[in-house]
Amino acid sequence: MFDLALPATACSSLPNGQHKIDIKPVPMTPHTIKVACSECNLRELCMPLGLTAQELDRIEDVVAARRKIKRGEPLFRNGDPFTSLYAIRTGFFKTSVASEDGRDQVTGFQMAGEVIGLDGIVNDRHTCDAIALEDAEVCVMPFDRIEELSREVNALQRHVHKIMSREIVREHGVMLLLGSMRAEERLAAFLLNLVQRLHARGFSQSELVLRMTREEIGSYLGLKLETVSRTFSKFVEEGIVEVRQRHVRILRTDSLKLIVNAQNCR
Amino acid sequence: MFDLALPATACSSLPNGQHKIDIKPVPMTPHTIKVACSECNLRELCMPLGLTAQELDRIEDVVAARRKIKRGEPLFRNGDPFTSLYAIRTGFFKTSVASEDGRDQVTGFQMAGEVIGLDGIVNDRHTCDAIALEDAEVCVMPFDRIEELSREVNALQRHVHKIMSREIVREHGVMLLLGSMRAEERLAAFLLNLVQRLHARGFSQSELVLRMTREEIGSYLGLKLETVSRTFSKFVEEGIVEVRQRHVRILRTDSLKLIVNAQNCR
DNA sequence: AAAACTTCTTGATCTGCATCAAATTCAATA
DNA sequence: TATTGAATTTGATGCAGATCAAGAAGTTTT
Repeated sequence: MFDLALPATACSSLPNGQHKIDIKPVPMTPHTIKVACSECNLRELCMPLGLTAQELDRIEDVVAARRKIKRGEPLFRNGDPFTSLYAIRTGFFKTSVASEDGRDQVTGFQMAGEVIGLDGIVNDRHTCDAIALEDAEVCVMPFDRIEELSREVNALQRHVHKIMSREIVREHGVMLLLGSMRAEERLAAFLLNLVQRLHARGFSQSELVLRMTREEIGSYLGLKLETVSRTFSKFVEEGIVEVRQRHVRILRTDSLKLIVNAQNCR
Repeated sequence: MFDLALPATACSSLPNGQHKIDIKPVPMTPHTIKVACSECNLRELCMPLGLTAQELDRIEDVVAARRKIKRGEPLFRNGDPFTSLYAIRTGFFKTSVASEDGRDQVTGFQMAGEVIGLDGIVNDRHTCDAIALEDAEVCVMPFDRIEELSREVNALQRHVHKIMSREIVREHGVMLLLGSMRAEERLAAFLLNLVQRLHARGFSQSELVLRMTREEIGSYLGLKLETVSRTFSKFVEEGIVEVRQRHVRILRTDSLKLIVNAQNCR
């Protein structure tokens, strides 16, 4: 359902195991580097496939700069003027929206190869916060330039449309989760979705490190942090997963899938 | 939050009051009619503003045909091949997604001037059902043609991007609602959103006719139909609304707004 | 107009998750 | 390494909304 439809070969150069974080705070002057998407191992994730060499060459122009964001820092905030989309190179983000009365809701977790910032297009301002959950680096892609180029390179135009549509479909899935699933089902679906996406990036199918707190998971899943914790504990008791803090090892993927598709009550 | 940012003058030719339904089942051969967006009173809703006459002329080509859908019938279904986006001319739709185990979740209600079908772009298949809640008519806009034209008419390109981004932002709002609001807040937000959109189309600010059942409202809001009914009754007791079946008159808009922004507990 | 069906309302009861609270573990910083 | 604060776990209790049930009102069909 959340499928990225990514060839298994992509990013095979990434380590199969733990996330490797590039912590070096190398200062970097924007606009000085010439990026090379063609040499980026995330190419298959954030660029259209099947481009001619010259198309790829042109498309590299959409990346104006790279930017590093420290853990806890925002990539952008609600109200910020919208200028660019961002392709995540390394690191992990959460996005969240807030209501007038201070409540907030995590709307997603984004990882390498995913594009962030689409919310800003409608009103030329961002309507959510994007916060780095670990030190991160993004490719800054000014939207003007994306629009300009996608008028000329059909594959890019199509790609942009698909990315936006994919986000809409993803959110449909979240609505289904929030609207009709029980706590166990939500957490099971969450874990399955995370490992599936990590696996597509060359990581383990069964092991993962959560980059977010129980509270952030809870916000995303419409649950309180205590419920998230209790549900984890329950999965552990049942031998479905091993949990040591943020390290999770999935022992029985099939059980998780069963939990999601069981329509337990409701 | 759900603002359409629509000039109040739009659709001023529409009756200020009840929905008028065009029930005439006039059979119509696609491809034979030449549509005239320039004469459509929904133009400000589904077309970009500030076009030159010739641009408008070109853009009319995106509408290949019109299609009528009877109440209860699908415009498209999960799994259907994706070919087109649809601009609603008249009538009212719901969209819903289903999980493998038969649960389903209403993801939105769409009315005249809104565009439907964006979910299909990613996988060239629709991933949700769009069902007419009353007899309806849509403009069929083949997506190939949209892409082609939006390469040439910048305003159209921008418009398409905004429509998709708006849908993403709307869904963020629904996630906030589903993830963090209590039943009363959800229903209040729902009613406010509906009248606001209807008002933008020239209808009353305080009166509306619900085109969907309590069950459909409940599905959308993540509640059971009984809870929806009870919450309506509570609003009636408190003098906030009058309800006669599907006819709703809002007596105290401010109270509804207060309910939404009160962060009652949680 | 009656029959059959759908939708809606209301009551009684149950339960899953929230809330409140306290202890424990982990991570950051001095 | 010690200290401080944040994150997590676990227990006890309460409540919002689900579930079950039955009747009323509305709509469609015959």
